[in-house]
Amino acid sequence: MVSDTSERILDAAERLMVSRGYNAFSYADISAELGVGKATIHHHFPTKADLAAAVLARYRRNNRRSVEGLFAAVSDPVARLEAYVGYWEDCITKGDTPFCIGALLASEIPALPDIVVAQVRGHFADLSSWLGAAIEDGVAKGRLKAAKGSRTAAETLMATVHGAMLAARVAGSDPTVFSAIARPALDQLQGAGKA
Amino acid sequence: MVSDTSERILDAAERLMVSRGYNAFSYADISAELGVGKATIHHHFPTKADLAAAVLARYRRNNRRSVEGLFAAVSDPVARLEAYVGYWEDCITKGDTPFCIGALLASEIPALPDIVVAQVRGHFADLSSWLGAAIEDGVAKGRLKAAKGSRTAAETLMATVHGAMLAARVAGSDPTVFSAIARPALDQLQGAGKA
DNA sequence: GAGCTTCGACCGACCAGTTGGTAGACCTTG
DNA sequence: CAAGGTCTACCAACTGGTCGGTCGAAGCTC
Repeated sequence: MVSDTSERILDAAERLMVSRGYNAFSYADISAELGVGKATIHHHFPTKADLAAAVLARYRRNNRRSVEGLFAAVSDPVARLEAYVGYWEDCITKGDTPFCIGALLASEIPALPDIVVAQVRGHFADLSSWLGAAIEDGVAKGRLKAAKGSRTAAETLMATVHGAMLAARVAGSDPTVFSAIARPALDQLQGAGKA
Repeated sequence: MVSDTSERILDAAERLMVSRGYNAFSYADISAELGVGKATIHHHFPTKADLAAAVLARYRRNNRRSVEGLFAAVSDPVARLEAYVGYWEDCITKGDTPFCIGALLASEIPALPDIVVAQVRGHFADLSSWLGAAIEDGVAKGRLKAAKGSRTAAETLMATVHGAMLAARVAGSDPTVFSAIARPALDQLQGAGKA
C-alpha cells in the first residue's frame, strides 16, 4: 500500500474525538498512542483543524457509502430506519464509537475552527437528507406516516437519536437506555395507534 | 452584600461553558473578562473541576426553584410542558444561554472530572424526574398519552429537546429550527391523531 | 478609643507541564 | 540524486495551579 500512516493517524484522531471532542485531545495523545512523532502528524495534517476536518470528511464519506449500500440492499423503508438505529445500538454495545462525531462536535461549534464547523454542518445536511428521503419513500409506500412532512419527521428522528446518545452516555454508555428512547421514535413513525 | 465576586466568577464561567464546554475555557479567560486576578478565582474555587461543579450546582438549584414555582402556578399539564419548551425557545431567541449546560457537558463526559460528571448525572436525573411527574399527572388527568409509560415519554421528550438544541446550534442558533423539532414532540404527547 | 491581632479577599509573580507548530537532519526508496 | 516520510530537538504561548504577600474590615484587650 501507499502509506497507511495517515490512515492510522485518522483512526486514532477519530477515536479520541469520539470520546473527548475537539478541544480535549492533542497531537501528543496521538503521538503516544501510535508511537509516531508529533512532527509526522503535522506532516500529514498541517494543523489540528486540518486533522479534525479530515476525520469528519472521511467519516462522511464512509457514511455516504454505507447509506448507498443500504438503499440498494434494503427496499423496505421501515427496515432502513431500523438499520440506522440498529447501527448505533451496535456501536454503543460494542463500545467502540459510542457516539456520533458529528453530533458531538456540533455542541462545541462556538469553539471550533471554521473548516471543522463546515464539515459538521455538512454531516447534518447529509444525515437529514437521506433520512428525509427514506421517510418520504416510506410515506409514498404507505408504510410510514409523517404528519408534519417528511422533512420535519427526519429532523425529529435525528434529534431524538442524538438525544438518546446523550442519555446513554450519561448512563455510562448504556445501550439499553439508547434503545429505550430511539426504538419508540421509530415505532411512532409507523402508525401511531398499535402494531 | 457579602461578596459578589464569586457570583460574578460563576456567571462568567457559566457563559463560557455554555458556548465552549469544559475543556475550551481557561482561568485566564475569566480573569480577562472580569478584570480579576487568576489567583482570585483559585481562591474561590480551588480547582477548575470545583468551579465547573459549582456552576452546575447553581444551575440545578435555579432550575429546581423554577420548576417548583411552575408546578405551583400552572396546573395544566400541557401548559407545563409548553413552558419547558418555551423557556428554551426564549433562551435561544435572546441569544444568552443558547444551550443547556447539562446536555452540553454530557457529551464531554469521558473528558470530565468526576465531580463534574456527578453534577451532570444529577441534572439529567432532576430533569427526567420532573418531566416524568408532569407527564404522569397529565396522563392521570386525561390530557396526555404515554403509551410506553411516563418514564419513557419523559426520557424521549428530553432527548428530542436536547437534539433540537443541537440542530439549532448547527443552524447557527436558529430558534425556529429548535421549535420545528420540539413543538411537534409536544403535540405528539397529546392525542396523536389531530387537534 | 488606641493598639493589636486575625481573617478573608485579593493580587503579581512564578511554577512545571502541555499546547500546536517549526526547523533541520536522517533514512529510505525509486 | 531527488523526494517523501520520519525523526529529534526545539519554540513561544498557554495551561491549571501555587507562592508569598498586601489590603482593609472586624474583633479583642487594655
